Amino acid sequence: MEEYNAKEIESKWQNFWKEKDLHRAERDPEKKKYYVLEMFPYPSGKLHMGHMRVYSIGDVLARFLRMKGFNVLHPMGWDAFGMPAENAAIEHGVDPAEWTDTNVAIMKQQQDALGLSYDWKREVTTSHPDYYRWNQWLFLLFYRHGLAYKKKAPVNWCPSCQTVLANEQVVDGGCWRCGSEVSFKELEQWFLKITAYADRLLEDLEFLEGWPERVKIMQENWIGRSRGSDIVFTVKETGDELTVFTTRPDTLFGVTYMVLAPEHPLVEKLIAGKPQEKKIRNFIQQVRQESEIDRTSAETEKVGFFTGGHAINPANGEEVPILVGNYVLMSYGTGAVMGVPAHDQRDFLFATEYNLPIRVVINSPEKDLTGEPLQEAYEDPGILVNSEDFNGLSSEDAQKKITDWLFERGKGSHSVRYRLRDWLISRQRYWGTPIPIVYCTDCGAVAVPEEELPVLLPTGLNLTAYGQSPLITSDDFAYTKCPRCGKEARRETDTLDTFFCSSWYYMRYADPCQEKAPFYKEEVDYWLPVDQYIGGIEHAVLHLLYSRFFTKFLYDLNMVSALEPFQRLLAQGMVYKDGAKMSKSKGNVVTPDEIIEHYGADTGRLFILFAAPPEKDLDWNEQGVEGSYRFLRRVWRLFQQNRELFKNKEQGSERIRDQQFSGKEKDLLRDCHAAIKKVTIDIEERFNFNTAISAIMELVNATQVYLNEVSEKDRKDNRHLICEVLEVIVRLLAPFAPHICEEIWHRCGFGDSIHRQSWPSFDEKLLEVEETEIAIQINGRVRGRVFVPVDLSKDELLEEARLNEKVRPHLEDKEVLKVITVPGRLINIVVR
RNA sequence: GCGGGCGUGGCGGAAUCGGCAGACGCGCAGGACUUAGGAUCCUGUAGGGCAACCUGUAAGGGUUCAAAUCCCUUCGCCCGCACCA
Repeated sequence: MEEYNAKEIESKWQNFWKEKDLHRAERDPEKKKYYVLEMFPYPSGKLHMGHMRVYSIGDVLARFLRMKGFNVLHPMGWDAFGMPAENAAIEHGVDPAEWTDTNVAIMKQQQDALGLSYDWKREVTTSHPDYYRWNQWLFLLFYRHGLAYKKKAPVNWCPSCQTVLANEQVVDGGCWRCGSEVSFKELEQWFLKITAYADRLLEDLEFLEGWPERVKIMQENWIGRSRGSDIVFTVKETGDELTVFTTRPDTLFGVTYMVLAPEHPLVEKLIAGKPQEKKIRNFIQQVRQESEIDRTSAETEKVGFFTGGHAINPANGEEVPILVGNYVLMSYGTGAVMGVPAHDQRDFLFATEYNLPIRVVINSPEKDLTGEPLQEAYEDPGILVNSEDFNGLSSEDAQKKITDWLFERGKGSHSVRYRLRDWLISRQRYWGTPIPIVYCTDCGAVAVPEEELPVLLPTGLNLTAYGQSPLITSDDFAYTKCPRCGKEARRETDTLDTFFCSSWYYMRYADPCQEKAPFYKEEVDYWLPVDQYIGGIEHAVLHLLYSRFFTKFLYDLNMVSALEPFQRLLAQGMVYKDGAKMSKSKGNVVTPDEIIEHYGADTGRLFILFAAPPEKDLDWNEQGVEGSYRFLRRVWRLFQQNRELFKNKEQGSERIRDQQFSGKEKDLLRDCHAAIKKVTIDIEERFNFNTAISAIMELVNATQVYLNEVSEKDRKDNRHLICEVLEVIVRLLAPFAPHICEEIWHRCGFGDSIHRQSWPSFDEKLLEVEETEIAIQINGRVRGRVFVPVDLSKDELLEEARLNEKVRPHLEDKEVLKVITVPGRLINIVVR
């Protein structure tokens, strides 16, 4: 018998699919579409197990849905701008474009070797001018709508990457890419006004039913909306207004001091000429030098200094001291807070430390707080006291009434604040999209006209310059004419954050070759939203938030009808080995290449899907891979041994479902339909590929057992049934192990491609059984089992139970109190 | 501190709506075939006990005829947020 030769089979069918252009997706309004997308990779040149996992998941879905009759879009492309290419250029003098394209070619070949069913005609590479020109076009669209702007601000600076980072890209105080500690720099930078969409980004999360809860919560936390009031105090000494944001306006009468952020503009004015001026300046200097992580850590000791100034409380006219403190952040709220030590634990500790007065203004309904000194702040809502006209109100009522009262006097308003900051999108790097802006001494910042796009990234630069954009060194690039007045002008030399590229690439797939626009609406409206998106959890508040923002912006401009880009999201788990993340330093790396070489792509795919459900972490286990390989060889032999049954048989030619079977044949047909049902539901509804595969294994086992048990004659007589079951097996397995199934399909004498066959359907009627095993419980413990007809009544079942010899001793001399039956499963007899 | 998730054999994992815990696979043990086996096939495999039976889903308690599943307490691990006013 011919052995299973994965290598030979796999390359053979990969070529076949390519020749037949089998995975091509065309817009067809008559057909129901399904868009399956895996996050596109950075072309590092090396495919790792994480890639293999995410692509295997996507490919199973794509192949399954095609068999289900959907018009499936399953594209792939390259997030090709970014630092590694530039670093390779700096270190080895290679051209970043060439380096990138070479890597793309290598990775594409590796993906093809996995048998992934991509429509390569829709391939997108973000570093190519035909893509990034539309980045520039979109940037200008944001710019024209006032959503892209430049401002000087303290920004996150990664000393190792030598560029600025957006807030989302700072993780635990370090750079998301390299982990280096991030510092602050005061720089003029480009921002996208994502905060203008904060409310919608937050509120529309509720529509994302197919998203994991934790990702939604992460975005919710990141946006960090809080409702409260802005309250205007007056600085006694200067007459300046000092606005604070608070979520507890009901505690306004309890304010005993104010604290400003060290960067607050009023600080300078207040301390000028005061004896403590020098001391405070030193303090501010010191705070500014601290890294963000130290600065915002809850463990950092709270330090404050009296500025010498006082603020007048608009509610009661009281004067309270104004301090400057290290724990107040200029970037949140107004950079100033009111101190209410009686009702905020942090303020309480601070006030105790600095001997500031503590005044109770909210009384607990349970316990009077106005007598004894407080041991800790009372933060819960309560009833107002010491608050003049507002005494007796509940916290909730007071919040509204006090703010309304302030509003009438021009001293406050209801307000909403966000933790979310605008997205910093400029980068001081070469390998990215040039920002299409020109600076003219007369006209200022001028947008490059649309017809002049793309602003091409210059080539042949000597990439050694650090700390500023290498584009500055290119005179040809940097010096230009003003598009408006024609005078000498300079180009913007920063490039766009690569997250800009990935915020809309899924729309470009819908219309990848379009030269007149990023995409045409009818194309993008047919395919979007992405029905199933698959990728790593690390993008929970990066790529996934930015993409939602882009989609909403383009929706507002009527460029796309989808309100949300990704209908369902699957965050796949990581691949571990020996309990640790695969890494070179640990020496526990297994590459897809090795697995393909040794076992074949089908084995690798099957194992990676079988070893764990997709959203859980997976432990790579060589023996587990062996098991998957063994299974495929068993399937191979099953078909080889029964090949002659398919002679002169056309697929599906015999209508075996109308035939009556009994005994073993009936059981086999039932097992077959049960497997179809389970595999279908597991893929379609539960995304539990591991249990889907185990169901296929069970069917293979049952078929083998049947074939072993029956005679040669029975086998011949039931040829059509056996063929039907075998056909079902190969169809069910096809999305998981596409090559071996294609080979088997053709060896059985069928034409076309297994992947163009329809997914088998199941017949509920065939799943019915006449007899089933029922567990007999006495007081909830299983004491025996009986085979009984399924339609047995409760009384008959009880009678069966009484007759059962294993059960009988447990019923002797007992009074039956209650009998519960679960049809088809069990009977529970409660006795005393 | 706040929020979310998880904890099941030697291992990966099943148990989908509160209804027979351990599907499927790995590993292990025994057997068959074989010159050979790291191929293949068959049998067994939660723990204890000769058995009847008992125990068992992180620990403890509760609800229920019935709990891995629901509720409470505790422990452990993972993730997110965290001086956000």
